[in-house]
Amino acid sequence: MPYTIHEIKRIEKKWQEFWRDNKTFKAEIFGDKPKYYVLEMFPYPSGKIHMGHVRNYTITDVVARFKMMQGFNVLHPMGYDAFGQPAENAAIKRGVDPSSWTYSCISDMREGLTKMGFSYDWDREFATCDKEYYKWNQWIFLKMLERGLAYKKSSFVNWCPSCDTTLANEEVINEECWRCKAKVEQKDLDQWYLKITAYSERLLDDLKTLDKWPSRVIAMQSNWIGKSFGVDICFREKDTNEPLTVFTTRPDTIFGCTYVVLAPEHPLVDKLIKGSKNEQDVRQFIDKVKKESKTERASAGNKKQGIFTGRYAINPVNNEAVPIWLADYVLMDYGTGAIMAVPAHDQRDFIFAKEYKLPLRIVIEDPKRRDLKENELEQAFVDEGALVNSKQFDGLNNIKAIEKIGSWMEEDKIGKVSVHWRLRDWLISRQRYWGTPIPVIYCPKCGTVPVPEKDLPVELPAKIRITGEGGSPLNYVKEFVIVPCPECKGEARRETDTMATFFDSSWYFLRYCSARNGAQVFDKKEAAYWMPVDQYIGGIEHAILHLLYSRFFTKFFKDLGMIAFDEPFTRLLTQGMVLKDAEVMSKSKGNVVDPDLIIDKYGADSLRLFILFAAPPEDQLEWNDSAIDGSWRFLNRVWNLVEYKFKKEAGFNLPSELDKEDKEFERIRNATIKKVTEDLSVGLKFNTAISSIMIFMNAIDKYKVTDDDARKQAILNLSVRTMTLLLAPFVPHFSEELWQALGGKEKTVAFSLWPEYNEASLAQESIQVVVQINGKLRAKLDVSADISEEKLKQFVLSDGKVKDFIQDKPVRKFIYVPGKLVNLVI
RNA sequence: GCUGGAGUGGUGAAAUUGGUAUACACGCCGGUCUCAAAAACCGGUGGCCUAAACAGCCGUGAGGGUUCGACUCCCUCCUCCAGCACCA
Repeated sequence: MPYTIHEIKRIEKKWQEFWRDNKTFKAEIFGDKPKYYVLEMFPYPSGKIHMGHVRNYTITDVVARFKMMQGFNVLHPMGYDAFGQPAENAAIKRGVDPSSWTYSCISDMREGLTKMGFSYDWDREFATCDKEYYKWNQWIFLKMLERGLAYKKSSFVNWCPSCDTTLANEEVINEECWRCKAKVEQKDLDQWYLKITAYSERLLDDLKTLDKWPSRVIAMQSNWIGKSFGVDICFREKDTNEPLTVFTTRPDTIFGCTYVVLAPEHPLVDKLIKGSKNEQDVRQFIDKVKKESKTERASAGNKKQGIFTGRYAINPVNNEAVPIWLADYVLMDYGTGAIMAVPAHDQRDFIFAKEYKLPLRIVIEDPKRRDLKENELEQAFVDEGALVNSKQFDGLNNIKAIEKIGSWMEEDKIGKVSVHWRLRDWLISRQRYWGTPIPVIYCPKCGTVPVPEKDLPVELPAKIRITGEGGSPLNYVKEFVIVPCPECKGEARRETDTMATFFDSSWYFLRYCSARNGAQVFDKKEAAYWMPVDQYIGGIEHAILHLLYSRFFTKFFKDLGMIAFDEPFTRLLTQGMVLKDAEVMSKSKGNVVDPDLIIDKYGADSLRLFILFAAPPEDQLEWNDSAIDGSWRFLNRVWNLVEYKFKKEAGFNLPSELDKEDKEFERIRNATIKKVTEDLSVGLKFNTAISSIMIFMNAIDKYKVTDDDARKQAILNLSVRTMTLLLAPFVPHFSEELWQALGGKEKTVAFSLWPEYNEASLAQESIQVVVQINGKLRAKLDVSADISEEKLKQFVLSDGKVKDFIQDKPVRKFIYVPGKLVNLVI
């Protein structure tokens, strides 16, 4: 049969149906095989799959199929992260029901995934908007509530005016909404939070155990959690003796403190200014700052605003009275909301002090400019140096002084060594319809009452009006809102906020282990067998959000005693973006390449091969319309090879006698197996694995077999079979078809054994030794592989070309790298 | 500013971790086949230098260093990408 797109389409369809009908990739617990759980980040079903999905899932599929062939019991599931705003926006725009819109998108996605030939266990498929799934979201929430890890509080929250809902800190990117890019505002609201900060220490510490995660993801999470060591220092207000605690990571500069600054929202402010002569001005200032959004406050950049409260604080180390100021550059939600200002050694304090003409005091000497005076400073001195003006600590190196002064303060009870975190609790309330209802009821008598477990799930009411205005649409569904209190049976109101969708995706990998279990969130035994995920693959955009939340949930489940491990994902690969014309593919830029059209022209296997071959998986991938022709051509050549050169009758047995050419050919076969196996095992280097198969292909092409030479034909056949097996994870439909043509014993190539190589066959009889003279390449000599160093030296020195270079100069050194090169130093 | 990463042919990228720089592919050039084109196949392809081969010289962002030998290690600098950012 000729290699045509028509033929390819027929083959791909045939095998997709075969895999589906035979449940080829159904995963079950087996005792006799090691397990391997490979997982991609499940998609948001917004329509058809795009190139980013194709890349992500192709990479994952190769790992899954490779592990299957290696004899692992592989779990490779797929599902949909199906709650979220696009469904609701579609409802507002087109009047469709979010549920039917979502399920119709899911069916499009499923079709796209099937066409790529991915090896999923479809029996475990679910969508997070299935009530069988979100029931367990509610169950988890109730468990957290029980343990005080879910709580409601009123505070300023990130508010997206365009999505008309709140956002978690992690969802705010550059002060913009991560989804719609609208400027985020601050709003004072009563909202549900998850106490992820209770896990700060473990989330940070356990990063150390994730040695198979990309270093940048570790760094990003570590920065995000943001642990700072320092000292809480207790100042006191001069007249009232009211304590005023500041946090600093630089206790070494305490003697340089010339004023103290509170955040305008600081709870002490009211007391401080009451009755003072500038009370009115200060109140005006606070109002002004409060009205500003975080964005405006930050966009001021270096320009800092502040006001003097009229009060003074006593610095406990020297009993000096320093003025207490308020300033917009001090944030209430970090540290203690109050700082000691050391303008000589902190650039922000320096700018502020210059602006408001506050005094400076140098307490660390610049080693290069010892005689520097305060009024000569052009910027804060922030480098290392010896302490001055610091009483008994004078002369001490400031880095060493950090610890010394900290413990001295602790002894004298004027400060306390402390740790502060950047991580905040996770705001999960969303004022939207298409999400998991938060399972609590507000009763005028009993207060906040959790929905009893037996009443779960709290179902989302169907067929409701969504306008996008006036807050959560659920507020207007009377049957949903007005309910009897579970405790006193009196009339009560149901919570109408839904959960952030990142809640749904924080534990879906556990649900796959027992996706059809109706009685439990997941089956402990199944989870113990499959988890943790051995290889997780997805986009870098989830480096903080999803991966941090999932780690938090996993630790929570461990604390519940449901699992025994601390981390959900052993190995993580973050695949690069797919670009076109040096830009990320996106609808708005109009540079998307539709996978469907490519499949239609080249077939799924060519697409898979191109995507894997064009770049390492972590790197960005530049789409190239003509490079995919190369993938097509390569498969075409393999196809023709089987069509014209392979002769089934000759079998696959390696003859006992091999001539020189045969041995070299066998060496390439074994070397290719070794290279592909290593590339797939160690670093997921698909591009170099494929290139080595191409080299192998070129060698097979050159290997001459005459029609009557059954011996050589068997050697060739063996190589063709090896190549088919090596190709199977990359181009599964194509390989299944070849495998049939080759008369493969097993039903499918997917569960055939991965080929093994013979170390002895890798040895070469003769090798090429490179001769360098003074490090420069001068000659290449063929010698037998087992030549002794002494013999080689004689051989090299007798070579005519080498002689010409050496002439009569003495050879000072003879360096020999066995099997590779010699270097003569003359 | 801090953190993480990257700079190699016309292009995507290799390089056994200190040992032949540019594998494999795309593109381009030439050829075979064809009335012609496409497809397919074969050959060439870092730069300079001679008509060409040989030989030679240069060449992995820049400059220095270590070494018999550096894309790889060290120092200084430049550029780009990503994340965080008034976090005290």
